[in-house]
Amino acid sequence: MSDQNWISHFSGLAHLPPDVLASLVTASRVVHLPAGTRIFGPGQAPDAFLLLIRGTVRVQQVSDSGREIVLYRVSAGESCALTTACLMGYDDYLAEAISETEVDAVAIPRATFDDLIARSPDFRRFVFTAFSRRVTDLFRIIDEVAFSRVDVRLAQRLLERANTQGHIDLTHQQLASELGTAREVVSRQLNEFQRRGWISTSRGAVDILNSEGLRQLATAP
Amino acid sequence: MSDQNWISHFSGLAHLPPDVLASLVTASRVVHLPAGTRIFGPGQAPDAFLLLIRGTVRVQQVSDSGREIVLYRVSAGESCALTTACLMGYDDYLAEAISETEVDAVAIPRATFDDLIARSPDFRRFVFTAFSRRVTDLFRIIDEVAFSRVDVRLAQRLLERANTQGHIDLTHQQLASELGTAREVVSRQLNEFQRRGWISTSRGAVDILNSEGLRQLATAP
DNA sequence: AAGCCACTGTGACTAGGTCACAGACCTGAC
DNA sequence: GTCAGGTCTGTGACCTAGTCACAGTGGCTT
Repeated sequence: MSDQNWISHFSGLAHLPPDVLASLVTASRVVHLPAGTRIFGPGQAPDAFLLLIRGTVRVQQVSDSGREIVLYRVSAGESCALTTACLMGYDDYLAEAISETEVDAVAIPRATFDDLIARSPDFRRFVFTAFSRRVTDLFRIIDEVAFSRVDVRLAQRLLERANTQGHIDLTHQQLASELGTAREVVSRQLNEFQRRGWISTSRGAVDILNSEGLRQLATAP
Repeated sequence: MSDQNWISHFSGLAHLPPDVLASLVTASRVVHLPAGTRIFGPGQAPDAFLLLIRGTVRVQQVSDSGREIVLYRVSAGESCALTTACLMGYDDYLAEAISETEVDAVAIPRATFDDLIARSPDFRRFVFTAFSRRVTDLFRIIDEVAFSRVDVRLAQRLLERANTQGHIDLTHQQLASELGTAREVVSRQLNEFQRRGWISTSRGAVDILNSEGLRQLATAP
């Protein structure tokens, strides 16, 4: 298969001993997923540990009332460690993972994963690091949702998700999902930002005109 | 030492092979902490994996503005897996752990922990299960903070933290910290509950008079 | 008894979430 | 082209939650 060299995408795996690498490469297979695939969710458990080679995956939570909040994104070179562990270890939870782009990933079967954890300190470090990064993300989200203002968080997200031209291809509803708030709230805040000359809006998109204004709000005390 | 038999407190460790058990017992030591000890926090990293034999530990997050939110509690028979892993793997975060009672714990040095992870599938399962339970807790908290009403969450907490007599020894401020909200909000909600005849309040304490009323609110859609 | 301090109550105001609905824009069918 | 439907956005009214300021109140110490 053309992706035999996927190991090179993962800096954390670069120095594994040859036998460990061999197990990894022979036991795992590369999977391709189109954009918008639901990789797992309440009720669907993956049976393998996933490493992303290409694309990004969004992990989000959906409330009973239909409101959503984005928890974090997994990008190329990272692993879905957290969610895999959840499913390995314990009961049901509410998060779901959706590919945002076309995705290539390496699926390591559970048995191989377990074997590698046992054999390789480096692989363990790789997994635990991925874990703790996600946990840090979750701590940060709790902090933001519980204690931060929406305008500040929205400004942060706009800066975060803008491309190099300051363009953001998201609807108000999608921005609201990023923050776990309501669409109307985002609309009103964007109007305010626009009034201040920081952005311009169009159907399904936002353009940043004055990133300095946003940045100042985003880093406000 | 009198606590040599601490292994019996951890059902997940009951069936470890003798050699693994031996490593555990010889390398780790039992520590005693008074109530109110700050076990770790921003800036203080423990260097060992902790298992609780007796007492409870509260893990909470403190915002810049001084507001707090309780993330979860670790009780006897459980491990501080999550927080340990955070500290092992990755950068700084904001949570802190405080003993709520006098606490006895087993401290497993990092090297021993690493060795056990490598040698024992059962120990791995124990650790991963503890991990995923905490992650599930965090997911639940995000869901509650982002999407649930305060009155519902307060009713849940009151039921959760009441003793068998329906008595709760917490100030309004402490209840607010449990939920990540403000003291005034709790005071007002408690007044409302009292008006409905569900509780009575006194300085530093709440008594449940009608748990059915609370329960109905707590499980509301 | 006086004084202190932690705890609680309350009003006024701001921010954020909900609901209902109107209008604008986009696409595909005809 | 234009018509119909769906999606996206704007807005007012209203409710819940968080903030601020300050006034009581209970309990403990000296």
